[in-house]
Amino acid sequence: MSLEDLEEKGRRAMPERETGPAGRNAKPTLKTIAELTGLAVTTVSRALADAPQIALETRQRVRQVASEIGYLPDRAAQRLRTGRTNVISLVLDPHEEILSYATSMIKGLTEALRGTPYHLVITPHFSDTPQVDPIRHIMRNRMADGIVFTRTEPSDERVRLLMENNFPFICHGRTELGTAHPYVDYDNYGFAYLAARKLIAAGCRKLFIILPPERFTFAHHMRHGFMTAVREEGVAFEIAREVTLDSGSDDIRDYLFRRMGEAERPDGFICGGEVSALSVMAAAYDHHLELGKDVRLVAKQTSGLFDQIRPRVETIYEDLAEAGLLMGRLLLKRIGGPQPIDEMQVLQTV
Amino acid sequence: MSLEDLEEKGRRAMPERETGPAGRNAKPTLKTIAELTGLAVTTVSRALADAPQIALETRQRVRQVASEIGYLPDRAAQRLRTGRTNVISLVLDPHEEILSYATSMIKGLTEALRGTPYHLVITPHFSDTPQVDPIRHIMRNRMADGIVFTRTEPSDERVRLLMENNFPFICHGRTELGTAHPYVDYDNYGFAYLAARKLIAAGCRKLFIILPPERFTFAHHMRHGFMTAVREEGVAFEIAREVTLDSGSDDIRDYLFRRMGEAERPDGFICGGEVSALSVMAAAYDHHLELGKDVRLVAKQTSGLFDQIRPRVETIYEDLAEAGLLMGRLLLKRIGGPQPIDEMQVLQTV
DNA sequence: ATTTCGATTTATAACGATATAAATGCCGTG
DNA sequence: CACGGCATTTATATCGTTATAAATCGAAAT
Repeated sequence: MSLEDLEEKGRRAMPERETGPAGRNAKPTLKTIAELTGLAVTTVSRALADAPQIALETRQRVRQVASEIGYLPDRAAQRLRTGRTNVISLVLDPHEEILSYATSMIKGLTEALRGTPYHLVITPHFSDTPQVDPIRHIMRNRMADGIVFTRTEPSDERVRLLMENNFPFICHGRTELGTAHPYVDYDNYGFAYLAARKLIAAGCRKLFIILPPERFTFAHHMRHGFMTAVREEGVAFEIAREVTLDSGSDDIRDYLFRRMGEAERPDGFICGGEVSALSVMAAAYDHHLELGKDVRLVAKQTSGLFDQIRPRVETIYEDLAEAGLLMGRLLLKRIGGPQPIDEMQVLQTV
Repeated sequence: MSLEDLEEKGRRAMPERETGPAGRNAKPTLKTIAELTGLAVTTVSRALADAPQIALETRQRVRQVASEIGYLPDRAAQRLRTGRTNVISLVLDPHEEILSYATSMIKGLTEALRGTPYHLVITPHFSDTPQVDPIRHIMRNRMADGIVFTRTEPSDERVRLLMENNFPFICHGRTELGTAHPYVDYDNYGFAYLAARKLIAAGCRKLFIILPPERFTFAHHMRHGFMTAVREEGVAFEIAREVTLDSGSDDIRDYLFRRMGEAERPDGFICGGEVSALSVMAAAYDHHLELGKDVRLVAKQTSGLFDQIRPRVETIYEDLAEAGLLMGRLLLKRIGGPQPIDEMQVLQTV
């Protein structure tokens, strides 16, 4: 959009192109193989593509030579010619470092991409620009063959834009648009429902839940799960409005410290994030309340963190690496297939 | 190396090339601008590169038209022609998810790359293959213009290989090779020294330090800092050998639980990682030892995590996002400059 | 008037791959 | 023996950009 890229063009110094000692150890190309085998470049290309019209013996010979000289196709050339980039873009806001959220997902994604020609590119989305900007940019300039993003919203502009353009993508979380679209989600309804039931079963009489920001769909799911359990049991409850998982962790801590000091404080807390769970624990600690007795807590766990935390916290696990793996696989499937697939998968609470 | 990429080639279905409703809204190229301005493609190219031999007025006109039609250069074409990829590769082992380590560094790197034409590609390194493989692959196939990696070792093969080939890179941590190379490091000597002094000043009489694996240079730095402080004060000490920051967190916890139960247990712990620090806390908790009284702990903090942890832990901060930012900037500088720069920077303990 | 120069612009050829259409050679058939 | 048909190979053009060398033109110099 801006001329940023454009302006960069002329400013940078030209790096000297590595000429190498001789032309001998030059990077092997199709031409190299063609010369070695006495075939035409086109034939070599098709042979490596395993085109049936090339004789089997020729294919094998070409393959043999290719592997001997360590040929690997030039991605830039392939990309220029075919329009395929072999790139998957993970769009994320680098500032929302919710502990290992991104790391786990990257772990799963790289696992899914392993052994494929696809590369994972981190496309940062800075919060001072519209959410669709990076998406639009990627599509307009064909920066990637597929897009991965998270924190899906009920009427997500990104989903709408990508669907309109029939561009391969997968997101973590669902929309509430009528149209089906590929996604991987976690059963946040189940999480909150289960968490609430656990607390009620343990004897809690006033539940308190810290939800993600309302703009995210999974906040609604959590709320519904929570509300269902609470209504079923007719227990008192409260939904945190002043703070969410997006609040600064200091804000959450301060707020919880205040609430925890009140006489009619809640006795059962549900946290959708690890940081806010720690804040609950900190607030309880600071008021000399014993966790598991005076106050109870069920938290969502997305890393190994809580295994190290004392006192032990009751958690329900969401496997983000698994989600990443699944997302990667579904996206690749979508990219490979000519017609759109609307495949969805919800990871269940364990 | 393997024929993996090669074999993928033929297997995938060809995605239909988006033809668009008409040729009207086709992606603008230099040719488009050339037609609009009546100039030759070459002229447009040079104009956008701000070549002095193009008349100023022409340059301005071209720029104007380019921005009007939203022209952005095709990266594949640029890459094919110039050999420049506009890619920075962050090589990491996706399994070492030491909480937000990678996330923080990615945050800093994307910040450094912001506004430049460079993309950040995550190149996974799986522990079942040699450490230099991804590096060699990137260099051989010109997959990136620069490489970032972490966990540098005293005689790091990666550094050696990159230096030999004069390939732009920057690493987190130093080698002990004689040759100078670009790096960004944290003052781990200072960290351990300071941590030990703090514990001794608080009255600890037997210090215990959990070091990173010996193969990493910063383990040595920490050890020296620790040893210096310990010798200065003539206090008893112990260096964990059975567990390191690389041990599974369960192993660390079990080991510490055992040690913490011994009669002659250490009374001052130093942890170079957040997870091991939590393990120390957990072990103390499980033995009903009071932190800050029976047992003291100084930990390295690389995220906001410890702000939420109770009881409060004394920490010394290492800013990994800052390190990432710095690494990105130094790398870009190195890429821009024709001759190698050996710039180093050590972030101090705060 | 011819030459020379400097300031601009342009034509041409790559970079390495692939899609398209054409060519080659061999076979059996009429 | 000419022919069509089949299997296989090849020539050509192209993706969008940039490096190189050549061309254009008016003005100044001879």
